Amino acid sequence: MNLYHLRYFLSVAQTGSFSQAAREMHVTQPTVSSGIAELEKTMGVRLFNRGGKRVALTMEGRTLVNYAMQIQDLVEEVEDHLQRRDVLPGEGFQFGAIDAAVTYLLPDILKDYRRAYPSVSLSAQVAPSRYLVDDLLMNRSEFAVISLPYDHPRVETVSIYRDSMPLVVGASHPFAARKNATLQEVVQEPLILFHTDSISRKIVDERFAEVGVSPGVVMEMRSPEAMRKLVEVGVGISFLPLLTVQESLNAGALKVVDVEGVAFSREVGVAWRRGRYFSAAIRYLIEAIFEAYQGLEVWEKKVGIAK
Amino acid sequence: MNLYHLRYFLSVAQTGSFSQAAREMHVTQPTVSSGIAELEKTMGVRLFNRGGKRVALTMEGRTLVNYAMQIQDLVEEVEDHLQRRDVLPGEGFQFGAIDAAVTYLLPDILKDYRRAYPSVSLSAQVAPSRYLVDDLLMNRSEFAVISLPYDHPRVETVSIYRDSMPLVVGASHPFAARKNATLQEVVQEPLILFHTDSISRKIVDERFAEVGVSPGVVMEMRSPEAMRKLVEVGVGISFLPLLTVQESLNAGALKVVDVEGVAFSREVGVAWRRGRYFSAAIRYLIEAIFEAYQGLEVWEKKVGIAK
DNA sequence: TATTATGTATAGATAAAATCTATAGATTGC
DNA sequence: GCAATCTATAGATTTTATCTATACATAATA
Repeated sequence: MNLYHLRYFLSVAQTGSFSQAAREMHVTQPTVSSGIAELEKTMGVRLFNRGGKRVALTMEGRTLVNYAMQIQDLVEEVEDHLQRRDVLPGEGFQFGAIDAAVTYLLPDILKDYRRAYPSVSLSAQVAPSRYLVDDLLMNRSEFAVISLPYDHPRVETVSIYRDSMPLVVGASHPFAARKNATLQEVVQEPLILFHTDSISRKIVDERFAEVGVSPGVVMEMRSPEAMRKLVEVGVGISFLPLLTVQESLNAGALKVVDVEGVAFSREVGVAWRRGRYFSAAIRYLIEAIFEAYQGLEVWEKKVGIAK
Repeated sequence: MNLYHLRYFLSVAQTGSFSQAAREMHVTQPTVSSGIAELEKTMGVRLFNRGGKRVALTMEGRTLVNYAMQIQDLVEEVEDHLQRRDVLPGEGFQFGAIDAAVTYLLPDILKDYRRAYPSVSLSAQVAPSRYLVDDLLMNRSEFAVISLPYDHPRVETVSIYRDSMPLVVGASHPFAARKNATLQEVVQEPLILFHTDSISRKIVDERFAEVGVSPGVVMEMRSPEAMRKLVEVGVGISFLPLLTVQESLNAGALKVVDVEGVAFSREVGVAWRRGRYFSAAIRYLIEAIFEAYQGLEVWEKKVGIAK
């Protein structure tokens, strides 16, 4: 069965004539004849009674008309749908984001997005960057907002936001009253650090190694929010992204202490599997992120305006 | 767009692999590749993100899955339907029948038919044979039960019933008391005859011409039932099919009078356009008619057991 | 009843497409 | 890094669809 043949068939059914259908379909009459013949052969039934000036549908023909029209409608509908890049209601996609991004960087953007694509259901996977990149590589998510730098041959990244990562202490901590501290002093304190597989932790570790110090008591965590809470109640001190602690600083629950020779910062960026194709609805979200922060030009250069 | 390509597409979507889909579809992997490529080209969107061990649907791909499944379902359904020669609910066909047939010959058969094909809607066109044959020739009805003989190069007929057409008179008519009458006597009476375009009338006229008599006062009608009524009330006398008058004879409202040298009878038969193809549901009805009366063997010879 | 106009079917040639084989290029997993 | 497994591509081959030309059938017309 062939969609063109179905079209010929419907035209014959409507006009009652092979010749006229051929004219309508802009093919020759034998083409229509053989198309119908082929349908009749594969179905094993006669679809028209020939003879006379007009052909007449058999009962089987009428049955086929019924289905053929439905099939045609679906075909037209899906072509229309896809060519407009409309999104089917309920359709959606998945992206990844680190905690700080989904909590502080994306909310307004996502709110706007709902207005642009109300029928798209978004699924945000919140996890540390490393896992998000796994999802990217496995094609389980479309893109991810992660900590940078992240070096992988099959992952492209574009920075959208630079975030400092100062030393923060609880309001009641001895350091809280001071303007600054030395790194040697800091490593004496119980330190709450990101888990070793995190990018932020790598940044810290590298600096420690450079300077030749190593922290004493350490708690390792993956959740910056949990770490913030622990610092607030005085369990330890930590280098935390400004995004994460801004509210606590404003509220006075945390204090920033300068550390000599240390200016940690991490970048947040958008990452995707190299060569990935982005549907319009997804591309829209990504570009909204770049527009809200930075990186639109770099993105456009990497992905290409078209495509 | 091609139905095979859609099938490949669905298989890829399900298995997440071009190669595996190719194995499932019993084609080579490049076939699947080019099928998907062709779909993507005509739709103007990417359907899968390649790379990695598995391919992943894009949003547009997911949209297409949705439609493709519906289309596949319809295609399978219609093929199944037609190959079983099932009848779509509400589907039906039209046939023609003369008054006497639909009133006296067919009721029981139609009743049985409803049981065999409960979802088929029948539409019986009741009219004189001549008009029914027009419908046959115009492919407006599938077959017709008409008066015979009917000679037309493109119409086939098979007799199912031989019906005598005696002279009937009202109970109060002078002839009613007599056993018989001569044709000369008959033509003196006011005669109610079928309309000149009817077959039954032709039979009567031919005999009259042979014998060299011609009727006097004549009323012409197309409805045997109306004629029966008129004869009963004594407007005139008539040659009417036994089928039509049987009940009135039993009730004593009419009497049969033998006419010397005259033994009118007409045959009733099934007629159809030569070469016509009969759907199973229609064939069933026709054959039920032949089985109930006669003509099955002749029919089978003319149409062929198969087909 | 021939004649003309209009239909559908069919045969053979041609064009278009789908598919296959062979192979290149990429990626994953060991 | 190497082997295994994937998708893409080029070119040959087969299949299918379409076209031209024409035969054959039917319906309307003279």
